[in-house]
Amino acid sequence: MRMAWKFDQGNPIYLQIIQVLESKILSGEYKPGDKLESVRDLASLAGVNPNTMQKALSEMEGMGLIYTQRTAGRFITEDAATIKNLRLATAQSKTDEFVGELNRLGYTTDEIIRIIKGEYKKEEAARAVSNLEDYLKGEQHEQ
Amino acid sequence: MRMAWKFDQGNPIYLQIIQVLESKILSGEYKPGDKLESVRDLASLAGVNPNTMQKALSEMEGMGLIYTQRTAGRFITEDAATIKNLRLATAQSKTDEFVGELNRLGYTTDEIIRIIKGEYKKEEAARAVSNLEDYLKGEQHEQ
Amino acid sequence: MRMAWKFDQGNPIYLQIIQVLESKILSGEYKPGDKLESVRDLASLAGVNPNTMQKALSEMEGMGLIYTQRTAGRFITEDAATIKNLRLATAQSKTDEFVGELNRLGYTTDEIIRIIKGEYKKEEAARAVSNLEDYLKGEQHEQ
Amino acid sequence: MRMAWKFDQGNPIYLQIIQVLESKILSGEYKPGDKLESVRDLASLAGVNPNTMQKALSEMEGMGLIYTQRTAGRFITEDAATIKNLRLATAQSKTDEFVGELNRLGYTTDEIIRIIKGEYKKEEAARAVSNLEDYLKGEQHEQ
DNA sequence: GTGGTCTAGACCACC
DNA sequence: GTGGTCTAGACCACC
Repeated sequence: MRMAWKFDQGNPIYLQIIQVLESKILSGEYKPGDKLESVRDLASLAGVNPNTMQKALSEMEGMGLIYTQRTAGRFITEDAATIKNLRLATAQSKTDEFVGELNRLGYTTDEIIRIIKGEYKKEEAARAVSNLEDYLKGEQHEQ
Repeated sequence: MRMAWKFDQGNPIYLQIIQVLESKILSGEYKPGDKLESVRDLASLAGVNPNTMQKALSEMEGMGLIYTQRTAGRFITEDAATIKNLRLATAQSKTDEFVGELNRLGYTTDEIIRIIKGEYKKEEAARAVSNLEDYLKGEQHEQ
Repeated sequence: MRMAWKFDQGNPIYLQIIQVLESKILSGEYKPGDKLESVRDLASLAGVNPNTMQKALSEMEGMGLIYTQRTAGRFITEDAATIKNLRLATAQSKTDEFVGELNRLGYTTDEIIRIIKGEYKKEEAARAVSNLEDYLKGEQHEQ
Repeated sequence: MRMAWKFDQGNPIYLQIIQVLESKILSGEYKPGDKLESVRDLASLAGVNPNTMQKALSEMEGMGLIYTQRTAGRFITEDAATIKNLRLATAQSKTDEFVGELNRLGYTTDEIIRIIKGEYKKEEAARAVSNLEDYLKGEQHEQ
């Protein structure tokens, strides 16, 4: 028996399942036309109630990412364009949201890119210095 | 009578209120020590029940972003370091999450940056000017 | 139908609820991992509105004493160390406050101890036995 | 100008004022018959609104601890028995409450006395050891 | 006017 | 059935 998938508490599990499966489809880990494991098997792998897995798959079917064939089971859509378009649209909307949030915090686009590029290295150093300064100021205050 | 704030359905309103107010604090629109509007006024502005606003503000008090002075009202924390550190921590964790998600979709860091650049080129200039102005105002206040 | 819990007027009910439940956790009446009654059941037992009970439980969740499992209910934290440490910290801070107050009234430590001894002599034996039983039960659980 | 008295936020200020003045009377710092400073002076000393000081003094007058003489001002009661009795009653009720709370946490009277006597010295050592053990256990768990 | 508490009652997602 | 959110509306202490 494998480890169950990891879910954060706080968000609905079926949404987290969708995110996992959607990523596998959009990234190409699941190819168009691939057969999905059965609901039972997927539920067992994920360590969730079959009803929960069922709900996630139904939603994904509504999105056009998977389809059901009578008795044979569920398959990844064979429409590669749908997958490609959704991948791009997802990237765009996540980027919009992310950039919007950081703009609201007062970061410019240049600063955002710098954070992504530097993997925070430079920011970290500056922050350490700044924290030290704050700490020293605080000391004076408290004494 | 102004327009009520816009909330998307699906996320709890009090969480969306927190995001709005938190952004205003982290971005410097609210300065340390500023007095907040009263619960009733904020609730009226946002178009929500006073209890809902109360809940949002209580949570923010738990986060250390605001404090209450009995009968006088609520104020933005005067601890500028807390605000500064939270702004950086928020930017970093949002960036981590965003980059992680797009990586999972198969995008490289370079591709992510190209998406961000392409999307936001035009608005950049205007925002840079506006941020500079805010920054200069903030500096005068803090020194 | 049982008697509703007794609350003194003057202190908020939700704070008194927290004190009751906290005592049950710290004293070991509720063991780590135990399932709590549902919000509605607890509210009914205590004779308060479900929202009031909800508020008390949310605060206790913030303190790390209980946690919520979506749709399954609420449980006592399984982190026995947190409970143990809080029990000791609570005892110490209450003692500090108590001794400080009586010192301010002019009582020496010896006089304070004499008051405690004189007041509680008779009940001591019964409580010792009962505490011993609880302690033994708790030991078996924890090991 | 002296430092204003220190009040914790969270409890009504007038109640905290009563506690301060009451302690001074019960402990004998103020003697029976002593003249109190004027409301204005006391309010200024405490750094509070005169209305707040007025409310505190009115309540204490209701308790029989001070009395007002027409134009001369306020005085500490000359009834030494009242003071003595209240001092004892206060000590008793505070002790009852304190011992009750610690009993509810599972402490025996002997343990309570040991905590008061030892000023926690022995407890501290034991706790340090226990925390170390918990820490080591936690390490194993996390790896 | 300020924050804070409490109730009654409705409605929701999740499992 | 479980927790959680939200509203309407009343009431309170403090200043």
